[in-house]
Amino acid sequence: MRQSQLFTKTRKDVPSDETSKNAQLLIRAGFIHKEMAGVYSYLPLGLKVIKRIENIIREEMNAIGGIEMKTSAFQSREVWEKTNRWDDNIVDNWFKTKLKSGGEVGLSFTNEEAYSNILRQYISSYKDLPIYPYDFKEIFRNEVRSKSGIMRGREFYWKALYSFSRNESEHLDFYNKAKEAYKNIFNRAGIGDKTYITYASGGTFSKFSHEFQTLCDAGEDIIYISKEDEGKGLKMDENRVVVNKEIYNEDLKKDLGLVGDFVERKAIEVGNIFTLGTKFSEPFDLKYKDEKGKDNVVLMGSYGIGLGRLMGTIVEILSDDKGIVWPKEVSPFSVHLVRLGDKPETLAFADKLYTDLQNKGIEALYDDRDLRAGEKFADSDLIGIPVRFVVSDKTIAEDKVEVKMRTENDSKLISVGEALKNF
RNA sequence: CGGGGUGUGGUGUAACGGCUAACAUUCCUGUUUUGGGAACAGGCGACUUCGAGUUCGAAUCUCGACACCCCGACCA
Repeated sequence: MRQSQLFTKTRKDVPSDETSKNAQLLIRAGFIHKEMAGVYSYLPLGLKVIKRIENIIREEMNAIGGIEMKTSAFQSREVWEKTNRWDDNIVDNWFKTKLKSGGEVGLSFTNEEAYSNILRQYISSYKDLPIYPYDFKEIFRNEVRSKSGIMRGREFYWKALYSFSRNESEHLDFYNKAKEAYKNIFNRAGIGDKTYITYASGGTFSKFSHEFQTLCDAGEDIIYISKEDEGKGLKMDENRVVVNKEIYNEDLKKDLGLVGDFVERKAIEVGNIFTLGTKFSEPFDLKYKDEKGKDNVVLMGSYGIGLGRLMGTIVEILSDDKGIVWPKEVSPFSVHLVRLGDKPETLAFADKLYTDLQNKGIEALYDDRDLRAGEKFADSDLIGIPVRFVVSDKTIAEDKVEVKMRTENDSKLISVGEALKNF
């Protein structure tokens, strides 16, 4: 994309009503626009990032048998009454409205009921299972207090996958696969070394659920981690344990055989996987007949990731004093091509390089604006694309391009052919 | 929902109860510049969140509403 056509502009000043680092940087760099507290629009650059995160998740979900679908943003009263979750006394932060024809609808709040209700129509035999449908959708929560920029909003975009299994071992098998898939996702999103699989409360059907917690002071969660495991992230030995404060106590430590010093750390819950058991399949009468014709209740699991929160987390932990630093796989563009000077030869060289990149399928943001170098570099650093190519009168004199990584201070002058080997 | 704080051009700030609400930035025009947010000159842009009240006079004081931020509670 030519930057001259990108209508968003960067800002030097941080908006006075944002204190969180993620929102400040994302607004300054032109990725998001604040509509109201906890509600943000995604501008072209921001949408690019969301799409790339979405795609990583999609690939990893599909790799373990996930099937993508899309449930409606409207949720019906009847369906949620089956689990007694429609009642405002049970769930008090649901956006609901009346239909002209009478009756009520809710804006999508969560998806367990929707999936259970739909799948009831299609699950009847053991041959129909297991299945792993998922979707990406907007979720609306009437939070009393949203905060931390895009990390905890009234509207957020998430992925939810639900597993429908025949028995415990089948469920566990998938659960573990999902855990691995989640590791891949957070590694690819560039936050693997600060993310820990954390034991949290599990509900009725399982002692624990697993949360993916990323160490960050902007987080809302407190986790307990052994000193020797700090710094290991997702490479941590699976036999060792990190625990959410909500269940951490001496009895639990004894139960799990946790010894040594555990330290308290703030963290952001970037994902969770949860065994639901029959909590939803029972009220929805979600059963299948086994080989002997006997009815069995389906076992469910849920697997969620908030995409906006993940994006915010990446900004929180990877940015520096100059701006955002996107990991390769979630960056809005693969390369930031910056042209300096407007001599016809320079212009032609840069235009050609841009076309070459496009032809090779390398997504580039081409800064073709007639601005001074300092301003362009400042923008480039703020936007945070991992690789920067500079084409100027100087570089073309040697028939070369200057390449600099966002995370490094030094640049090198190399041939175009050499530069393209970065991809 | 409890507690605290803040609302002034697009953005960031200033202004004792008193003249045409100031400065910076953004934006527009022009000249000179051109490898780390350039310099100079000129210009556009705000009935100071909204509504009442006090006062000769309100951005400024009082009350209310709304919005936003922070702490806490809550968070499938």
